[in-house]
Amino acid sequence: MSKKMDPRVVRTRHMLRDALVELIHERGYEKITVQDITSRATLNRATFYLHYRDKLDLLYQSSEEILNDLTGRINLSFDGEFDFSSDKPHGIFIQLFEQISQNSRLYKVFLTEKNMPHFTSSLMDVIIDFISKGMNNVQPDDQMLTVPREIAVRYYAAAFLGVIVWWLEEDTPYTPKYMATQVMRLAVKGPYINNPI
Amino acid sequence: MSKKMDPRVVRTRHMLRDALVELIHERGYEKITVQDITSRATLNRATFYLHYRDKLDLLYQSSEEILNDLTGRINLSFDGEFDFSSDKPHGIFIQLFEQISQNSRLYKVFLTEKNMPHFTSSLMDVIIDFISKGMNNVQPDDQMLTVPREIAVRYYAAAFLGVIVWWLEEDTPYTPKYMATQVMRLAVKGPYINNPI
DNA sequence: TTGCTTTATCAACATTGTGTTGATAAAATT
DNA sequence: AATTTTATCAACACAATGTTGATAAAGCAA
Repeated sequence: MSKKMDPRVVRTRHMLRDALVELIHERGYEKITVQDITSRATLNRATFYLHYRDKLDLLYQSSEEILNDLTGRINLSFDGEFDFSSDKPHGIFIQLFEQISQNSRLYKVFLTEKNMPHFTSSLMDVIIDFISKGMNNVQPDDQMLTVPREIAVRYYAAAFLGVIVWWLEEDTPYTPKYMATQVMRLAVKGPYINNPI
Repeated sequence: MSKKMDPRVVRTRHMLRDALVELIHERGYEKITVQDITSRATLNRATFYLHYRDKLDLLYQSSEEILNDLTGRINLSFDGEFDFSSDKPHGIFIQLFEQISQNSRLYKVFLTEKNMPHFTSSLMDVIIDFISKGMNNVQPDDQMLTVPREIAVRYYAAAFLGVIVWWLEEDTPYTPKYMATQVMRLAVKGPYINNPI
């Protein structure tokens, strides 16, 4: 897919994406113009319009690329098994934190800068998807759930995403494996030792 | 505070805020201009600049007003007690869903429309605050937590917010009290009946 | 009510950014 | 080496911005 692309196109889009990320970090998405992006990328403004309709289009396409990459890698490390009985986090959880860690600059900007909502909800969709698969795997019977399935899925997906955002805001102070273990523990055991449930 | 305001000012700001909410719903925040907002509000464009610096300023001030209102009401219904041993949701949880339900149009637009990130993170701060207080109340000893406190706080705050967003996206299919019960149950008991923890 | 103050309206203006075009140069592909 | 594709550049009409000064209308205080 990306192999049959003209190298100039690849280069140009990379430069535009990088410029976008930098500028959002510096000024916030609202305060950036197409002019700013192209001059930061040392490209002509007309070149921008050869690739993207407008600023929002660049943002969306960049989000899509990075998230397609993530889902691809998550699916690779999903062996169809979910084991929630131990403290050991599932490979998917580790993979999730691992991938984000490796692109932390982009993820941090897209997830934590003010007025960057689209990316957050797209990543949420990715997480909802694998949480949903995981729950179906562990307990396919709706009768055995304490709350409606869709609410539980949202609950855990949002919890995970929230921890990811915190982790990025703090500039990834813990390893991906450690983080995966923490969210696993909260989901399985809750926050308190000797939980009186 | 709002009592000593000129009624024309109150009226104008209300109209601008309402127009903003409507237009975001129709076209998305990105696609709106100050022109659009004032003509929808049947006001002169110059009047807009009498009150707000730009589109973003209107958004931020509107967010702040609605969230100040929310925190005020939450604090009123906080009696200093937290009881997580039963299924009965705490008054704060109910109050949270109740308030959002009563302003569901604005909350839905501000929380679920693409590219509306600021409001989401502000509401997150509100929720983080009371979750944090609640956890300190139940278990002030860090040694008795399964994970670092700040991670747990983020985890539960994000989980709650995620459920709220889902609930708004689905046009509030359940009552506030029902919703408060569900998130309470997930936090305390987890998703599965006969949880083998 | 009257007089004073504040707010909203309106038209006009310079400025900035947008999105497009047609011609030219440079790079990649075959 | 010939052909196709991409990037550059200058120029364009258009739309939106943010500000101004004058006028009218609404609110307030006595």
